[in-house]
Amino acid sequence: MTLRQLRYLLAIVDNGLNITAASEKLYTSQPGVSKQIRLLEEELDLRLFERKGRSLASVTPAGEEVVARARTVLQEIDNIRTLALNTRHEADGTLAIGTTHTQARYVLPEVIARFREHYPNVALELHQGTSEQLADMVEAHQIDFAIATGGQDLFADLVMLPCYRWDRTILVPREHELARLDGPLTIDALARHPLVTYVFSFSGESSLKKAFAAEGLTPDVVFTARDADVIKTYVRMGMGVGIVASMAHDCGDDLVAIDAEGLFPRSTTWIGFRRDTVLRRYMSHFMELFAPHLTDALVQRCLAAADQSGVDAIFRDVDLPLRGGCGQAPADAD
Amino acid sequence: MTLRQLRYLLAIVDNGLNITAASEKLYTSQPGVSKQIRLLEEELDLRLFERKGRSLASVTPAGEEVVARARTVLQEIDNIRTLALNTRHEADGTLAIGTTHTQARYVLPEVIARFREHYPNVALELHQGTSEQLADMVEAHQIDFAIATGGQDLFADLVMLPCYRWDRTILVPREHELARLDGPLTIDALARHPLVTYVFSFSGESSLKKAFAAEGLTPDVVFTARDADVIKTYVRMGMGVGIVASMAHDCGDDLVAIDAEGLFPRSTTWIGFRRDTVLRRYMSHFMELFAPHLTDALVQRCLAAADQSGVDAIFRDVDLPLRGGCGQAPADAD
DNA sequence: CGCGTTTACGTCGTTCGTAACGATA
DNA sequence: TATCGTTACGAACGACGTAAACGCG
Repeated sequence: MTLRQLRYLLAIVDNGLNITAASEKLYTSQPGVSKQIRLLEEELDLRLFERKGRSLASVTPAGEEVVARARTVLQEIDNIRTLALNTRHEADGTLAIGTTHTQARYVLPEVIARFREHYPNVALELHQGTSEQLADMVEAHQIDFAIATGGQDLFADLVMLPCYRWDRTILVPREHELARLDGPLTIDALARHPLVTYVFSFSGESSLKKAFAAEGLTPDVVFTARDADVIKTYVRMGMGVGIVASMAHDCGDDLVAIDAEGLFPRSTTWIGFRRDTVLRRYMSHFMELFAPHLTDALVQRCLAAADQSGVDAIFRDVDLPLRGGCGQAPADAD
Repeated sequence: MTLRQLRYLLAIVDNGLNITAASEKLYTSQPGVSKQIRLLEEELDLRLFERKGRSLASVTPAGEEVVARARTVLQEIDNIRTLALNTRHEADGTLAIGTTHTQARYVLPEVIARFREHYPNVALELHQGTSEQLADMVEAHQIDFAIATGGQDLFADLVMLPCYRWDRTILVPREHELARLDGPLTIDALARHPLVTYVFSFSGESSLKKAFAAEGLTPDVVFTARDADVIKTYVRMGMGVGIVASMAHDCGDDLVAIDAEGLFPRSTTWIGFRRDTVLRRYMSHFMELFAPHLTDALVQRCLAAADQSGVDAIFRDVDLPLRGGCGQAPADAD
């Protein structure tokens, strides 16, 4: 049994049981791949694939188990390589971050600018997607980090570290009646206007609806979008009152922002990564730049935890920063 | 990086950093081992060993991390091999059991006899030792199972499955005054006699002493041994009253047995094995022969648990059998 | 001078890529 | 006939073992 054989095995499985496609991804010849698989099957004396004629039809049940073990083997081999790079303080590589629009547009720019000062030779990839897509991307090793809000249940196999909390902000055009409001904004007042807000891909939306329902109200959501910039555009058009994450409020906006703190439950943004992965040094550092309380030592403690409940326990008495709009740096919540 | 390199690395570490010794264990030449290590260090661009002149002085901190990862890699490779053997229903191999004298002498013979009927081609190795020694032996892969009572804390990295519970039995010579006892035996009565019992290597002894202390008594232990047969010999000599595990009472004995149920806290015997190991089919079967409630499905559930607390939860509502003496099969506790 | 490691070198097995062949849709 | 996998074969590479040199106690 060789690492090469296991690598070939996974490549075949990950390329739809097509040996030719696998061999191309592996930058090697197709007969070589075939032969190594045959050798592996002979050594184990075990059929890994069901064959239909000459081509591979499916992975046998036993094969699935071998595949699973092979994945952890190759992951550990990768980890050894990463360990070596870390101790050498190697400062180049790639950082692939997957996140949502709000983070990418309003929160990350400043973090990434500081990151680049430290690591000019690390190539950055920014991927966007919904929580579900991010979960898949981490699983498929396409991204190193997922940064998202809510939907912790989607990321069952990841370490999820809370980064900061945030409230929602109400956006209205300057001439809107809510812009001239004297007292604090109430949820009843909001319910009397058409609303423009996010299509939440997870439990977020219902938490907003729940806040209305708790008062016996039904919000009049006339328009939803995934993207705060799109929402703002429609608010400017007078289509309704915008409800966006506070981070998405830019002081340069021509819209009037009304703090909605207290009206809706506070949200928490998480950063997540595969538990079984050794992080490159610059990855840990990125996390600390993004959320200063995530020191290297703390991250190590979280990785040592057996599962997410252990991680949650560590953060039980950590005060998370609260993040507002206008490019404001995180401030203390209390 | 090759599996061979990792295997050589571990062999060197496990042979006191002596490359020559390692190469002999590996049935290969010493220069070959040296070269592979050098290649590994070059590929990772990382010093794995501190050198003192030509020979290896110690493992570098980074090297320790690599060693740890390499161990899990080779463990998984082994697991793949085991998986293959299991699906082929291969019925030969080795079963190495580590246990204490009482199990080996009074409980296991019958289990092993039945096991041999099923698996005549599995070589059996029976190792004996204290709980501490057994823990080390499992860790060093010298035994597959440890069967022991108490001392769960010693086996931190193992899956520990409870097998049965047992009480203690009091043994006295036929002519002893306690042999003519009418009513139930009390702890006061015991305290009035010199006692002969086990040297418990773990918390067991104190639990016995505690039972006396709870009544404000101090037991007069005149002789201790690790071995029920030795204890019986000294009881026959009239040296004192014997307190042994119920399993150790043989109906053929010329001693009178008095049930001590209720006098002392009940003990539980466990079977433990490394969590990260795939069990050969005959190993699971052995467990079921030893403790019939440990079905394959249950063992699988326990392996899926993240840690021992998860395993304990599974057994919270499992009724363990109670085991008495005279080669008696386990009977229900209630 | 013995012990253990490294260097040097010839042999052998393995992997690789190319090319030809076979089966399937 | 196009696609995909297997078989065949020569070239290159890499691991192994032996032998000899080197350092250290």
